[in-house]
Amino acid sequence: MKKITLVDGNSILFRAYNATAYPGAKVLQTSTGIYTNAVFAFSGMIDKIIEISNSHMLIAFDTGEPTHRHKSYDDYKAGRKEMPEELGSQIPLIHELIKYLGIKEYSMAGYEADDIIGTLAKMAEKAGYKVDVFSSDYDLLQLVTEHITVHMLKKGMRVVETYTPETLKETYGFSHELFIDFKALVGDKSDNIPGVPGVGEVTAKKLIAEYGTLENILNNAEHIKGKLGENIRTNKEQAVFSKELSTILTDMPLPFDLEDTKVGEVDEESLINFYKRLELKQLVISYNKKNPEVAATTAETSEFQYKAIDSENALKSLLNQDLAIYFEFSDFNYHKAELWGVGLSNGKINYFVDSETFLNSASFKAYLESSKYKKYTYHYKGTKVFLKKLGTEFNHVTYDLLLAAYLIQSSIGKQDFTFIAQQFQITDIQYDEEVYGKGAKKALPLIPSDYEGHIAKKAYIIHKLMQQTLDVLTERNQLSLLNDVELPLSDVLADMEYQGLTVDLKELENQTKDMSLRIDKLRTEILLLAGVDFNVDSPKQLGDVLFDTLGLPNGKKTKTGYSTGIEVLNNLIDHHPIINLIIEYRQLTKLYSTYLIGIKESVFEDNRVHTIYNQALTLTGRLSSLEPNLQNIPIRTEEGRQIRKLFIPEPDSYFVGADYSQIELRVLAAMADVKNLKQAFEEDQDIHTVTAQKVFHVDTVDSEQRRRAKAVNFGIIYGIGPWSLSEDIGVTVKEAENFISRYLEVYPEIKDYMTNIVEFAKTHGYVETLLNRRRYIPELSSKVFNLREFGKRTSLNAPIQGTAADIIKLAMIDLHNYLKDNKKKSKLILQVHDELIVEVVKEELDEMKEVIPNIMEKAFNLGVRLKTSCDVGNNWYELK
DNA sequence: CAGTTCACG
DNA sequence: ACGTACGTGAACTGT
Repeated sequence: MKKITLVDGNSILFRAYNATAYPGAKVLQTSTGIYTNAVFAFSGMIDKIIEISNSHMLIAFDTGEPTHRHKSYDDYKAGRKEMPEELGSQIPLIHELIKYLGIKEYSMAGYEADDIIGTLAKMAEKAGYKVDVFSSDYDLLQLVTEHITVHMLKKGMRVVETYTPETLKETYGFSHELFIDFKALVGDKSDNIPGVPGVGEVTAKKLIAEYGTLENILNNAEHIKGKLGENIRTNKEQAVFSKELSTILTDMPLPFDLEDTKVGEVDEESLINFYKRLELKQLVISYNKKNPEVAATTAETSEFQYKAIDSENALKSLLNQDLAIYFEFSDFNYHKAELWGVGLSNGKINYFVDSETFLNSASFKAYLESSKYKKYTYHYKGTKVFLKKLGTEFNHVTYDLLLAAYLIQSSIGKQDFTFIAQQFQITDIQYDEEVYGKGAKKALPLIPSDYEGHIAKKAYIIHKLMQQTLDVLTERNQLSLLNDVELPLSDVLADMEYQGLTVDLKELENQTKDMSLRIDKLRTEILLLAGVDFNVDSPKQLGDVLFDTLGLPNGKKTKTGYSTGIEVLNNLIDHHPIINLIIEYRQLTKLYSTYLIGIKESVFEDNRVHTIYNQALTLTGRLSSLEPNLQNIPIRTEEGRQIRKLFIPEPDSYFVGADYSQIELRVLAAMADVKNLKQAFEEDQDIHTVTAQKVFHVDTVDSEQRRRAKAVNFGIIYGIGPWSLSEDIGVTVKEAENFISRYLEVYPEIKDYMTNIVEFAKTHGYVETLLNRRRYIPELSSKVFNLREFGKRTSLNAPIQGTAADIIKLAMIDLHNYLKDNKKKSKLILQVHDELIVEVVKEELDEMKEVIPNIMEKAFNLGVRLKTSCDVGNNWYELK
């Protein structure tokens, strides 16, 4: 028997959108801000429909033009909300997707998708087809017959209700022919179809059970008692009209016939490229998995050629040229990873070198260390650290794809190699996840040919993209950022990471024991006060205990329950003695698990932690630090600050720490050319006091005034609003508004700067630092208010935070060069955004106390004096 | 894997 | 009417 599948495109589209864009959900977007959640969900739903469907298929859409229903009823679908922009922007993409899938779609002005489906369904039924309809609009149930089955999508595709005449009768209690009469009685809120007032599903079922069709009900209206009968009698016309409106057309003119709905070929290449363009990685992977023969032709092996090198002689013979080199590691953390293979490419010929051949090759070692040939990499720093551990220096690297791509578009930071290649229109490469698997299952495939080409290809892509990316950087004046900042910084960071930071294991053990005892005691007290046993670490359980069991007045709620964050707890301190214990418990368990246990797990055999600085991640140009994160070691409370005692210098050495004072405000003063601010900095005054003097018109500033001025000084850098400032300094929103406007009168250039930078960002789509580092701000063109406001704040903040980041990077390079050129034993070991920590040997201490601040202050000619403060200590704790 | 909380500049 | 400051990483719970 012939079969046809008819899909209500609009209905499925809305379902796809709403299933993934409910309030509070993070709506799926590409890195540049294109919404893709509906495409993603629609694709998943259509895939499942295709799986269970037939040779013939059609997806019907509404056009948005008025239909015959609008013409006969002005209020048809009145009150329906406008389609959100986040969905509207995805509709062209949906049509594109359908085209690639080879499925026929149709829409016609003046008709709804329902009518198209109704007409085709009847046409097909007459021609002897079995028809499957997919929708989530119950209207379609009127089409159900012996040959027409309607599938209602409830949640995604996981819940589908299938309606045949039998199941319809079971659910509603009447025969399928009467469904339209049922609709006419009940009406439809979403379409603004009135029905009969006072008649809901239950009453309608009863009426139909007794009288059958609507006409029969109306004819017998006199026999129906009470308010119900009265309602029916007075709304006869409305009921008949509702039936007309609800009735799906089954005889609209269609300019094609059933044979035209035959499913065509999938345009596989376009489809995969479409998924890749929209960064829908999971769809690419699952498509390739389902169609391995497609993956083979569109990806990896088609035209790409490489030679596998497995002998020293073969290897040696090609190390007489400039090469792109790619090292594949088993783990993101290259401090503990093993090498899975090396790819090489000169742009014409590509090679794969297995790790054993590489590790035993003296000629490769010599090649990497020599400055005779240029090397091009992806992730230079990680590779350099790995080689350092093998005792091999990595010299004369003149280009790195990761860094170049990061400078071109900082939002690629969180992505992988394949994604970056795609950003530069290279789509014929597999995801690492496809080649190696992911999570616990990640492993080198048993068959070498399954990964050799992948690794060789990465080297090839480095080579291929080099000129293209350099051209972009040159054109944007960013070449120096690559050559004079990021690449040299990789050398500095590699040394810092390799050097590591010694952990005092004895101190760690003592603090751990101590903390563990205190936590146990606290937990016991908390459970005693609560009177019930529960997991204090669980915000959910804690919320239940505080607000239900103990009946405390509940403040904020989150999506999942009560909020138990520190702000909520602070408000409850006077209500119950348990609160203070919980606050202390939270603090101690944080210190215990993140800093004592967490750091212990990151200590290597050399008793040191070797953090990884992510050099290509943040949107602003800052570094980030992980495994362990050494940029968020506690300092704000004395209790937490004790953690810093864990970190100690080598014997006969000290820590020297120097941090920039107010660097972001100085950058703002310089970039916005703020006269009053600049003057205050030139005169080395306390900036918050000066601000308070000017804002409050006083000579003597009290501590509260200084605190408020400080809050505004900080807030202004983030694009503060009056509401959050009022929260922060504990005044009314009105007063906060007042502070801000007075602040901007004192520093009028800041106001201009704020206006201008947002204007610049709107015009150009990005903002930049003084060193031309860019951050693109796609949010500014969003139609969503909150996103646009966020865009304005980041436009303001990114140049400031980013310029400060650029400056300290320059200082690190200068300091590193000074230490190297003068053959000093002291070593730079830590960077914490505006602070550098150096491990200084005794005999260099006096010199370094001078040199380090000096280099930091001279690193960049800002036009506003850069000031540092400097400390010496026997451990990190002592650097105050 | 998402949500919540909390550590830092 | 909306939601309420920028940039990060890690631990834990619970689905």
